[in-house]
Amino acid sequence: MRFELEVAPIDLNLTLGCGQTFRWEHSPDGTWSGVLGNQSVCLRLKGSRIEGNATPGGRGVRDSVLEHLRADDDIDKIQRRLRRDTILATGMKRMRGLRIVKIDEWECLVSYVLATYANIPRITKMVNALATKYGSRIVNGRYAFPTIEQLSKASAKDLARLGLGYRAGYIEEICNQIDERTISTLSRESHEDLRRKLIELPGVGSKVADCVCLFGFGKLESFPIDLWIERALARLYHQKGSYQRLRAFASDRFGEYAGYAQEYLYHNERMRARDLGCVFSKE
DNA sequence: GCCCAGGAGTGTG
DNA sequence: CACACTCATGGG
Repeated sequence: MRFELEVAPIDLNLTLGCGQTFRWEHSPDGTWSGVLGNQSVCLRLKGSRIEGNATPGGRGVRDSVLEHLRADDDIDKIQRRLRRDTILATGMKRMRGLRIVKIDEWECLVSYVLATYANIPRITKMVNALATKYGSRIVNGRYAFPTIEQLSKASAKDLARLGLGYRAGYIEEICNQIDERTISTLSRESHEDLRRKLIELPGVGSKVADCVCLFGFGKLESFPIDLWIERALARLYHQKGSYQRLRAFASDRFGEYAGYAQEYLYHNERMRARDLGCVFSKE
């Protein structure tokens, strides 16, 4: 099933390629293929439009993609707000096509529990391993991310064997503690309540909770602080200290769109490390 | 072999 | 509050 979308500005490489979501793969011809819900989807940029291709019989794929890419976000408005920060203002424009992704809440929670102390290639591998082993088959080699019920059938030992390491126990325990109703209840909570309740789950600390708030529940004011953000805040803003302190700084400085600020800083810091140029001013 | 990774949990000062 | 240590493993 083919479809076309207008999601300008959008940069699929920036948005899908660098560690927000772990289920998209990039082909040399510029195509991105991944799984949304129980559909296999391919996306390609054609001018300012997105050309899409999904597994047949798919209803609502178009809407799934629009939601996943947060097509309704007003990027200009967001950038106008963040431009008030002179440090962000410079490099931000080049990243107009970078979007926060909206991931399924459950998939996001599991993915970021797996993400603790692992690098992106490995996280991708773990998430795909879960899908392949416990998810429903969609089409040749593509599997939906397992539902809570499906993943509940896995023992910690099974999961450890899949290469999850010490994270296996967290996943098992989370499966025991929550179900689909928990997710829908959580999705009605305010940002702070949601964050607090997520942190009660095993394997979920401040950082994972903030990622799940941002990418899973669409709370754009969340500001996850990983090692890269910590470096960026130290280098560009001379801010150091506890997670709580840095979080307060970001909330105060970036406000309701702190999540977008975080992505801009994150990508910039990583690009800098790879010596692909310094986008933001140095000092 | 070495170092690092979108950290969390637990214990101690 | 701040540290220090452990956890398990693949990727560069």
